[in-house]
Amino acid sequence: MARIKDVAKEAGVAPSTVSLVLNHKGYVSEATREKVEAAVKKLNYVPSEVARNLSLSRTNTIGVIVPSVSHPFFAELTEELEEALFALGYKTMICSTRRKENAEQTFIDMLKRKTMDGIIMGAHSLDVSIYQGVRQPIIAFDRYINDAIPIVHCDHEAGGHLAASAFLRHDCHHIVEMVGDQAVKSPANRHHEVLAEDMREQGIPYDIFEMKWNAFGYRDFLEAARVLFECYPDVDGIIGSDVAIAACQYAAAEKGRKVPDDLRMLAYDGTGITRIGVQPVTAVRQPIAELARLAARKIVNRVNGVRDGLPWTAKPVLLEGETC
Amino acid sequence: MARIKDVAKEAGVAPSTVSLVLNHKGYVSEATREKVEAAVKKLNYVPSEVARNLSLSRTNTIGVIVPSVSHPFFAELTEELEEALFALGYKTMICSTRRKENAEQTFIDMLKRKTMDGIIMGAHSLDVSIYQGVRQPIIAFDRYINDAIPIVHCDHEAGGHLAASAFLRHDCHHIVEMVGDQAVKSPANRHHEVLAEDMREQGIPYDIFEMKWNAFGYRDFLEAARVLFECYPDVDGIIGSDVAIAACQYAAAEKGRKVPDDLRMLAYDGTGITRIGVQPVTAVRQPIAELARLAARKIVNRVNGVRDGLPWTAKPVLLEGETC
DNA sequence: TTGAAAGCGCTAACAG
DNA sequence: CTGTTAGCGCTTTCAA
Repeated sequence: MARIKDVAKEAGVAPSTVSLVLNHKGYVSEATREKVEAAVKKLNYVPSEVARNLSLSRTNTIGVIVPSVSHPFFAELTEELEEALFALGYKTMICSTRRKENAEQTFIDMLKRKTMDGIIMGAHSLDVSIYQGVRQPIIAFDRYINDAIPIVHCDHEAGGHLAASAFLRHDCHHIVEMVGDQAVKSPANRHHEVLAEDMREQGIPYDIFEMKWNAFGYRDFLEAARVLFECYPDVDGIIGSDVAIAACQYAAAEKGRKVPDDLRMLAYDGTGITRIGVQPVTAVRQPIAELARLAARKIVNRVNGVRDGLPWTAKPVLLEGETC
Repeated sequence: MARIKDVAKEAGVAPSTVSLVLNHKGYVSEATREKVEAAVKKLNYVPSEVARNLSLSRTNTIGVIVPSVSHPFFAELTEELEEALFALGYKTMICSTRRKENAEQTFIDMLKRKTMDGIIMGAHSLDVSIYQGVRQPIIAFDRYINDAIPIVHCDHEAGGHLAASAFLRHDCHHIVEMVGDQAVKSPANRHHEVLAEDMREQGIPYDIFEMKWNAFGYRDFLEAARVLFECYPDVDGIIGSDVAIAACQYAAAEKGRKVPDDLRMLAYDGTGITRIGVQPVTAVRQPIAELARLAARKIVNRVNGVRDGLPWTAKPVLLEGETC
């Protein structure tokens, strides 16, 4: 494999000159530039990224940590982050944590080892001590980790009001919300509070149905949905994540409940899966792409020591469907 | 940031000794080991992965190229690959190509720059010349790229028979298959042939409905599904990818077609989305996890110059649902 | 069992 | 405008 030194020899110049040409830096005469380019072509030279990284002490790589890549929400998020980072000249390293032991730990260690220039954290680590001694920037996605780590997130206050308004267009008498483990600190929790308040103001009963930690597979929700219908036989409005609502649709059909006449449902997230069913789901859609672009630009700016005035949040929208 | 030299100084030994301790190599006396470990702890030393990579000329990173991370099939694939690679001590770099210009090119270039030790290629590049001069191993996933690149793939022959057998359990009179662009060379095309043959043998009319290249979003399929029902009013059996079938379910409902009595549907892939609808879809499931593990082990073996006797294919299974 | 020294391949400061 | 030189931080012979 040709190295920069070989190219230099071939072109009859110094390695540093080759470096200048390759990186379009400084002033190089047209003549030498051409000699170098010819040599590069002749030797089929491709610079080593690793050597470059060592020299510059930066890798142009950002780590993206999510609980699960295949979960619809995180799949979309990962895709958008990767695209946004790519557009900024960065590579994306991924790590899914749900089915691994100590994956956050391992990944943060990699960060410390300077494998990556920074991290976007979309998983909900419970142990906060692992962040000790990390010098590279970290940005959280819709997760509170500690006071030092800023969060990019949907405006869940608006999300809560949006959800409330969707229900209030109809004549609902009992709303139940399926929520994840409340021990996970996230700005998302705000939308429950807002929805609860809005319902209280209207005098509409509102209940919370809490899931166990890390239970967010379809099976978990289906089981929960069945229990939900037992616990609250008179429920006529359900809100939950996309997957939760998908499960509720199934459980409702089992129960013979008619949606939307007899029972209204609202998904919170609004990923693709709410669009593709036989009965598209009305949803509060998080602006995933926009948030991803924000997170990407912010982490890159931090890596480069640039302060930006970019917002930390973006507004959700109501996606009309046939369930509410 | 402490370097190995600082640790050496602190421990009163040479850098090379520290290296030995850190990598559990060679013989080091218990006494020095302890001194070194103490120094590491005291200085909060974390070795630089980049320097290590340069020295060893390997990055322990594998690139995964897919058309789209958020597409259900590739989302599952990406997740399984990442997990399998992680288990083998490798990091995963991702690149989605669908919404980018020349993304394959760019990514293969990164491979040449030794950013990654190898690549698992799940996208269907049309231009084959970009692979010129790549020295690192590449393994394709269900895609024919060129004769030098081996392919890990589902046993689509078995898949075709499985699909046929599913239809043959019932009394179908006209099967239509929705397929992607046939210009993309993939082992997957085999299942169409097999299904077609099996149908011909039984004297059952069978038609192909071909999609445009890179049209595999839900909207594309929905549009196509509507056209399909116009073109083949008497169709009573449809097979296609998971997303295609989801679209067909919707279009069928629009048409007032009753599934499964009046119309049978079979999804080919069997990802999570076939499980979560109100009417779970009968599907030929590709063994994605198993294939991912195979691909991961194979690429890692190749990186290490190890020949293995692992199979290149795995068998699909029939996933029962309510549509066929 | 440990240390000295020579890389790995590139960049950047500084002369000239 | 170009070359010299000194790193970036770790690994690995090869001696001792």
